[in-house]
Amino acid sequence: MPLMKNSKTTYALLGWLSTGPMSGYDLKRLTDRYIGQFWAGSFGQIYPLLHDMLDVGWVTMHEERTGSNPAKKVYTITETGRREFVAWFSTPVEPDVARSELLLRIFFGSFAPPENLIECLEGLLKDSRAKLALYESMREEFPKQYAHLPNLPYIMITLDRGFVVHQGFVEWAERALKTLKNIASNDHPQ
Amino acid sequence: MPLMKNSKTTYALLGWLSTGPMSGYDLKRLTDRYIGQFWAGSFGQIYPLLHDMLDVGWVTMHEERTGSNPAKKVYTITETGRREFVAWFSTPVEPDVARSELLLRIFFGSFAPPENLIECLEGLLKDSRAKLALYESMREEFPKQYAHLPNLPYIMITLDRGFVVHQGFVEWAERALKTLKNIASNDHPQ
DNA sequence: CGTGTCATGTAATCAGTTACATGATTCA
DNA sequence: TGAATCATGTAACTGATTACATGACACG
Repeated sequence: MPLMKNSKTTYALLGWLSTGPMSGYDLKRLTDRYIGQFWAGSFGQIYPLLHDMLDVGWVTMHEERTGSNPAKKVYTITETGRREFVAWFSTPVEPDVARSELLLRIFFGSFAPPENLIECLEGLLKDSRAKLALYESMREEFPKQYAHLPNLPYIMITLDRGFVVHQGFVEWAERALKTLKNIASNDHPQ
Repeated sequence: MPLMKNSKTTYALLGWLSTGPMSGYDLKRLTDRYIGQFWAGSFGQIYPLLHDMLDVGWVTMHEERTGSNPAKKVYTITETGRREFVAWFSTPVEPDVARSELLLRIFFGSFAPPENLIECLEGLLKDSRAKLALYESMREEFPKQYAHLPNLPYIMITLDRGFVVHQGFVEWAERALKTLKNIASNDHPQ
């Protein structure tokens, strides 16, 4: 029996397929839309992974010809696939590896004009504030809009994470900007 | 003139070399120790990058034979290197791409026993609490210990980021655990 | 005498993105 | 008519990690 590649994106796909059969195109759309904030998946990754999962027996496939071309290929999770998916939850989690060009710049910030960092930070702060507002409104709307979903509590936890992440960023960026603006005004007195 | 590879790690190296000449080994040690929380650099990446930077004229190199073998290769940043480094600060920042296996599991958490997620979260919460305490103590100690450093304010901003990140994680994880434990107790009444 | 640190490097591998190719359908 | 969306796929590339090879020196 062939082995699966070591990509966690496999489990994102199995997760979606646990909710019902769908195509690679559908999987890409759902991934971008609902888990894009913490998980990415390109077509160049999804299509080959689906082929591998088929080889390994975690999914089955049937074509749906709706007159259009190419035929839509609909994937269905198998019992083996379900078992593999559930087994994943009891393996060790990979801790999030954060790579931050912003922090890299700030750490070595004394070698460049502070204005550059201020501009960077203000841009990101604006974005983060917008996302914070978005998460806030989703936290309010989702319980009403998706009250029927049995997995709503799980979705709410991931939304709450987005909220806290951006809240923390905004809080920090405001403090950082204060420091940097102070440095900048001392660099150019008057 | 040959072109440099498109790796931001180059700028981490230029940053360190802006503080004085040093070897690839030194660069690796400093990177791991002081910016490892937000930037990684392996030997397999650092040594080739140093060769490229030499080809391109951003650094010069001289060997230091201290009797030991292999000879220590000490790299010095050039004027061109300094200019390139400073220019980097006025290019657009790449936003941090977060990939979180933890959030992926939680999003699809309804398909697995909640106990698995609880165990995961409790482990990560413990780690994060420890790091939070570490950042708290560094925030207190650094201003005393490194008062003479001209770039102390910049370092403090990066420390503050570590503090806020883990503070946010702890806050969120505690709320998430409450929800999950609630689900778990409803799954197995009595 | 063996483990750990200092010190440099290369080759293989890997996950993932980007760019490209194809072509039907839908809608302004 | 031409852009946007639906739909599948492959090849090339890239940034990065891992594993390996080599060897001296210091410390207990």
